[in-house]
Amino acid sequence: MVTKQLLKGLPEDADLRRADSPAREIFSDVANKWALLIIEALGERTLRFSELRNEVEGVSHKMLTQNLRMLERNGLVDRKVHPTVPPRVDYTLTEPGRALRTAVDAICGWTHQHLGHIESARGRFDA
Amino acid sequence: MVTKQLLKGLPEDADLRRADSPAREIFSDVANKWALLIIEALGERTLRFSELRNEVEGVSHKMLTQNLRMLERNGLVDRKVHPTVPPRVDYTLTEPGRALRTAVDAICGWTHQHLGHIESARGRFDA
DNA sequence: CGGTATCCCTGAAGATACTG
DNA sequence: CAGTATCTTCAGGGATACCG
Repeated sequence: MVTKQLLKGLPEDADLRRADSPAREIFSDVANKWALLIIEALGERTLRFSELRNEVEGVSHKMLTQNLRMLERNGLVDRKVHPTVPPRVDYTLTEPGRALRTAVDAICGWTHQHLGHIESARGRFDA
Repeated sequence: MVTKQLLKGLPEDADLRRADSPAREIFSDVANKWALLIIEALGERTLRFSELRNEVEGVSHKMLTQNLRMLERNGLVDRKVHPTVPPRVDYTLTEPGRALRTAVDAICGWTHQHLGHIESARGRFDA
């Protein structure tokens, strides 16, 4: 019954512009600094909470848990609790998560490629 | 002199994890909801301020100007002021802006492809 | 019409402390 | 170690008004 969406992928992003659409809601969740950095940091690896904390420099304990919960809720990361003591919790990207990661990779690559250009643009603008 | 980066693209995103790196600074600018929605809305077109306001539903006057300034400063959008009355201002993606847009497109496409999966994941999580 | 400035307030986000 | 809860702060962001 959702076969309508299987036709093609270009014009349907129109509803991303609708403030109340489900797509916009998901986009708003995902399109934020910490979420994207976490996804990028995870990559193909499985990392513990404390490892993620080190990988994503600057993220607070609170922001990390908060974003991990959100990503888990949306099915982008898998959360595996080991009933050991002390506790150990492993995070891994799910299939949708890895799919999104390729897009995040593109943004990261873009950032590095245009670093010089952007910094000089800033210099010009600030003058 | 920057040929080092031409080798391969994977390990260099390491400095995105450094909180004070230039790459992280750019990423923090760009990786936010409104900036990405504006870039996506512009696409290949040239739009006026008021048109953008309509395209990106839910964006306030303030957020729109604020993000457009930021994008202009980073050299991602070109701002063309027509000295008419009433004034008219056109916004267009620059080459770096269009390059980033392809990555944003990927995220938008991903959002739609995984919409169903995500919503059911949420249902499960919230239970 | 587009931009800036001001006011104001909600909520994002840090710090801290406690539990399993 | 990982997570939750509480408190507090400060700035993100809305609403409004005014300028060019």
